[in-house]
Amino acid sequence: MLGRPAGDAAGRLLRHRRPLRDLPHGAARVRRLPGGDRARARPLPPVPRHHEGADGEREGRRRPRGRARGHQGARRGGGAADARGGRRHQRPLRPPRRRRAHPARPGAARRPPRRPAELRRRRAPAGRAVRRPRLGGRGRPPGRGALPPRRHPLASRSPADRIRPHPEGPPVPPTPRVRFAPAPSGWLHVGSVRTALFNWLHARGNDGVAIFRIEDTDASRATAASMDAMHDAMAWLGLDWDEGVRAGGAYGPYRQSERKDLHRAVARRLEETGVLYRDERTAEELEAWRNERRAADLPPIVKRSTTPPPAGDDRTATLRLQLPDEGTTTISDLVRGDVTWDWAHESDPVLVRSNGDVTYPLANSVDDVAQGVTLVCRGEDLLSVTPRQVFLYDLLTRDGLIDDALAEVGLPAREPDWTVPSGFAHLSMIVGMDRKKLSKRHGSVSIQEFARKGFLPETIVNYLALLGWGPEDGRERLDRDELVAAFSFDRVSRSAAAFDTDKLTAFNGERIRDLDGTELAHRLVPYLDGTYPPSNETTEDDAPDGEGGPVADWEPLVSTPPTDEELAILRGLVPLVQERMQRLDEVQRYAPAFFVDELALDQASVDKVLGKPGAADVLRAAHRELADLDAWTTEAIEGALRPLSEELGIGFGKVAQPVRVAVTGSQVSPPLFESVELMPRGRVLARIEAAIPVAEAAGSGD
RNA sequence: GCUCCCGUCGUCCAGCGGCCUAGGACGCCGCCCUCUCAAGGCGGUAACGAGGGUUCAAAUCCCUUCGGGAGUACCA
Repeated sequence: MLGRPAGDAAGRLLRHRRPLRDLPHGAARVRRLPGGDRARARPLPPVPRHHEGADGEREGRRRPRGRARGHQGARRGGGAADARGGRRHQRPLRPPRRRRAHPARPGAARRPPRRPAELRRRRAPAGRAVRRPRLGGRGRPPGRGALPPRRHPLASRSPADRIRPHPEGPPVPPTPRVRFAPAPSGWLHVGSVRTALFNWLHARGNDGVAIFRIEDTDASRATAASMDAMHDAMAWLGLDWDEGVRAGGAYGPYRQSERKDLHRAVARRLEETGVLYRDERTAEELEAWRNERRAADLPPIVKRSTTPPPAGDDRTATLRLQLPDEGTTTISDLVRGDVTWDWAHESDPVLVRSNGDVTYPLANSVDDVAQGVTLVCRGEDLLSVTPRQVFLYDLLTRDGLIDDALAEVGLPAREPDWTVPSGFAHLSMIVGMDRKKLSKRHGSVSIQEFARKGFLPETIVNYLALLGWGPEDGRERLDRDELVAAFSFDRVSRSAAAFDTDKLTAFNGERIRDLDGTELAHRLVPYLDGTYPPSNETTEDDAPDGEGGPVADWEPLVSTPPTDEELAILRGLVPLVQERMQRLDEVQRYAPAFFVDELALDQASVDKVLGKPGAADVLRAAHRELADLDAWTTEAIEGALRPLSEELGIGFGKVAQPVRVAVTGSQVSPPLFESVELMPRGRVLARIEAAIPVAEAAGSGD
């Protein structure tokens, strides 16, 4: 704990007081000036086709009114914190502003004006600290002691450079730019998809730009296949990206491995400014050193002061970034509030490996700054890496270092109103129902797997949005547009969320029921034509239908593409199955009877139903009645079968079940009369006829 | 170990000092409907981790404690 004294009452009151020189480092307090630069209404990138969205002008947003959840009340944080809160409250309302709408944006015209979520946090009564107060005293000039000698990040420019008033009114903040930056080492799983989704929602809901960057610093791990799979998954989910490997964009390249020149140029410039130092120890030596330190009860924190000075020029060495030795840094996290670290506990990160490659901390920060990212939304596992990134942001933008580097390597220049990422949102982890890390058992397979299992992309998006977030009005079923309109980081939960396949499945069932019949028919085709064959590797956890059973010799039921005749049958089948399906792949259980001639009877059903006394009589009677029918309609069929109950002196259930097994092959099926109607009469009669000896055999067996 | 994060029904979300004998959803249980299975309708079950404090009043604020998670790499 940061200097937490023994918890006596007196100590409590003073607990967070620190000497002024320990105040947060300047780099961490980079923060958009009130009413920063005006965003320019640039045309946004090309439109993906799958959103024939409402085109139209969008209204500008109002100034944020809320204060950050992490805001510290005056009672603890001292005057500086209070001043900051006050500033937020005093921001002027901005008049509506016209700008070009993103044509691809769904619901653009309908959405009410919103304030940018970077600046929006849970509202709190004035004067009350909503979150546990952290170290106070923010907002004063940067401390000394740490090197290099530094100025305030904005000090080298005149205020006029930073605040450019709108000719017709108050300034507006820059366009939000968010990025989803996965490593391409595998396929997308639900955790990364949720991160992507939240980024996307924030961009779409705030007139922002969504960037999809591949973070393949270690290029060997990026396969074309996995990159393709990720893009396909995004397309399937309906998350379109304005800039990225596939979408293109003005600030590429969007594969990190293609930006190596930039990273190296930046590293060289950083080295020239003296903020980097050589560490000649090998990984083994470092490991040994750490063990020593631990043994001596000293923290294994790498600092320049504890690093042996470079011996020879020829030795290979890593380049580390010298972080401050003391003081603290605080970031404002949109979901976590203010988080403070003590520099004394932060190891100097390696920015350049001994082989000359740059590391993630450098590449990530450089690209975020170079691409004008305004909000970094990512997994909680990256929270602890934030201080050094924030520190780097300052260095990168000081005296135009990054701009010079970009120019040097011929990459697109940054926009004049770009500063550095000013907001963070660290999303909690998604865990399994057992609170353990998500694994295959929990359904944490690739997102494509969910498609195969019959989940609708809309369901995934809806459910994932609700994992760790909920709209103010408590709605649970929201479509993409509604999510965009309602989403904001200030309602994102801080605690880990468990992935509940049951709830996802229930959501999916509801959505299936909502689908238009023709639409559903088309969506079912992939489960019938062999695109998504039935799965038989069902685990205990995620196999809702225990009776489905493995399907070894499954064969496609329709051709690719389906014939008109097949489509007609499917279209007729849809109303019968729509309200009893939770997942699209369940159609595979119902469909065979309607598509094949040779029907294999389910043995359990035969035993249980056809084996009952009188079953054969029922079948004979049913055959007789159906054969005599004039019209082959549901009503006629019902009129033929229902009276059998009275004729034979048994309940109708006893009549229906044998016929059901004979005609559909199973004791579980869509409604009987409708099912019979959907099949040709000849086939129905033949099946009943064929079942009679089976029933006789089963009935005499015991 | 150290640093940081988190802690309301089994699960997700609500709750922002009195509207909380804690609300909604999924699950589960029961009933209704019913030709099977579903769907649908109705009802029920079930939580503020613990202990102190502040307050007329605490799930909400403070402290401690316990529990969980992440990080602690020349991975990202």
